[in-house]
Amino acid sequence: MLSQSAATIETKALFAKAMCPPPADDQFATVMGLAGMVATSFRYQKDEEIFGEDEPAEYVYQVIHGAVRTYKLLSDGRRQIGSFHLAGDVFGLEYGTKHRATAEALCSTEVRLIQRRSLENVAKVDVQVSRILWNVTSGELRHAEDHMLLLGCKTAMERVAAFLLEMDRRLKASSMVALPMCRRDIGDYLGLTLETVSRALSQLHDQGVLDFSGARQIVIRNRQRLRDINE
Amino acid sequence: MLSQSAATIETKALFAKAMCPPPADDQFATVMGLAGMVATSFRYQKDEEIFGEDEPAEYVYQVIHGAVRTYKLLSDGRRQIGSFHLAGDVFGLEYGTKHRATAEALCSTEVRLIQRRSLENVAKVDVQVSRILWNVTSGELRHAEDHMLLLGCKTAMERVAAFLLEMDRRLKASSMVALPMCRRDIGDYLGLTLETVSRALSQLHDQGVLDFSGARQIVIRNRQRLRDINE
DNA sequence: CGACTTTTTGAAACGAGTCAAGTGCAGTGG
DNA sequence: CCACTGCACTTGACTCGTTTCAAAAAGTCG
Repeated sequence: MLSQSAATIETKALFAKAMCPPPADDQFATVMGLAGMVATSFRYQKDEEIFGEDEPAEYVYQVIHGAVRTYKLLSDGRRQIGSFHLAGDVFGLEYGTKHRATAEALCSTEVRLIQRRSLENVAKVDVQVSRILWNVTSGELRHAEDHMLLLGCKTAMERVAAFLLEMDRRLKASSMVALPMCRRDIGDYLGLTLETVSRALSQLHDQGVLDFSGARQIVIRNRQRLRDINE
Repeated sequence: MLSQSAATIETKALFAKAMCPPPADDQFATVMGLAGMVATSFRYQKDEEIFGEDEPAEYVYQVIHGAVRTYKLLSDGRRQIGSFHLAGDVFGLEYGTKHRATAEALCSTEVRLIQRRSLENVAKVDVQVSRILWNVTSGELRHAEDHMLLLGCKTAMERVAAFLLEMDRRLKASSMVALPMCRRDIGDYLGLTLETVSRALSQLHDQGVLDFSGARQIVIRNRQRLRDINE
């Protein structure tokens, strides 16, 4: 990764800044504003690795557009996707020196990135920045705790309902949920096989809870029913 | 909770300070040293609630002796224990204003506690304290991510092996692991039923991997075998 | 269109859950 | 000191939800 020339990266960074103003509540933007740090941007194609587990954590990332999965593997290939990161989300922030998961682009994805070192240096003297780092990690922990409850307790149908509600909340453009990930990714996120995910979605479709326009374009017809299933 | 008189609490705090000097790498002690904050201590009996989910997070806690479980519930009573907190562990630290889990004593337990507000006030001006809060939350996140891998991917036997190795690492006094929690707690931590936990332990016993002196006193005879099972 | 990947669907197998009974251990009181 | 009681734990038999394996259908892209 990061094999492009510095000039290319700089150019892309400028372009990105001009075209993609960050949202108002964007913590990363706050950090950069406070610190006067220079962020650059980078593009990854589908399934390209952004960083690997146990690699030195040199950068902190934010999704500009596209989507990212972060996961851990067992030695025999079983995979647990810990999170999906969508536009605006920060990922790859570590307190320690190494990444504790692998990150890959789900589709063509552009990320903003800043050096961990520069962020650290600012955080050493600026309490506000330091607090923001804590807040980012705290948000990840909240998600992880909710997800443990799902993985440890919920049935297949409850997991799929929870997933749909999460995606609906996080990427609702109009009434359509456009999933950037395949059934296998959903399965590895929910602790299920891709077949079980597919069967649950089919069942919800049969019950009229949702409609498909292609396998990844979903319209939720009965949000309350999903909430009920999810408990 | 916290229904004892202020005088009682103060007394107990002093006693605790005299009797229980914190370990050298104790982050909580570091915070208190830096901030000049007054900590007090409190005792809970077996199964007593320390704080409840969604309650205002007024205090941050540290186990002096004993053990604590923190968990989330579904509406029908299914329970996911997120962590066990043993002597020295900090728990109940929130970035937001509410506790996101319930905490209960596993056995007779003494905790040190300090006001969240006073910690916040110090963290607002002291970058070192702010960093420590981030580090504590980051440690919880690391554990949660490892646990998601367990809950999403591992077999019953692998989960139990992982649990034994975790407890061996965290509370090894000599060669004996003295579990403070019952089979149901272990099950709710590992996303299994208590019967499945019991069966896995019996199987490990039959294979000579471990010995019992009573159900909760376990001697690990073949640590490497457990590591192999855990992958 | 044709080749490929992704998704759906079916049937059979399996691991963990459920239900129920039996065992063991700690604490209590005769 | 020992039966009695109440839990915690173990074990067995059966059930069930999910996985596995396989094949067909749908969708994607050069």
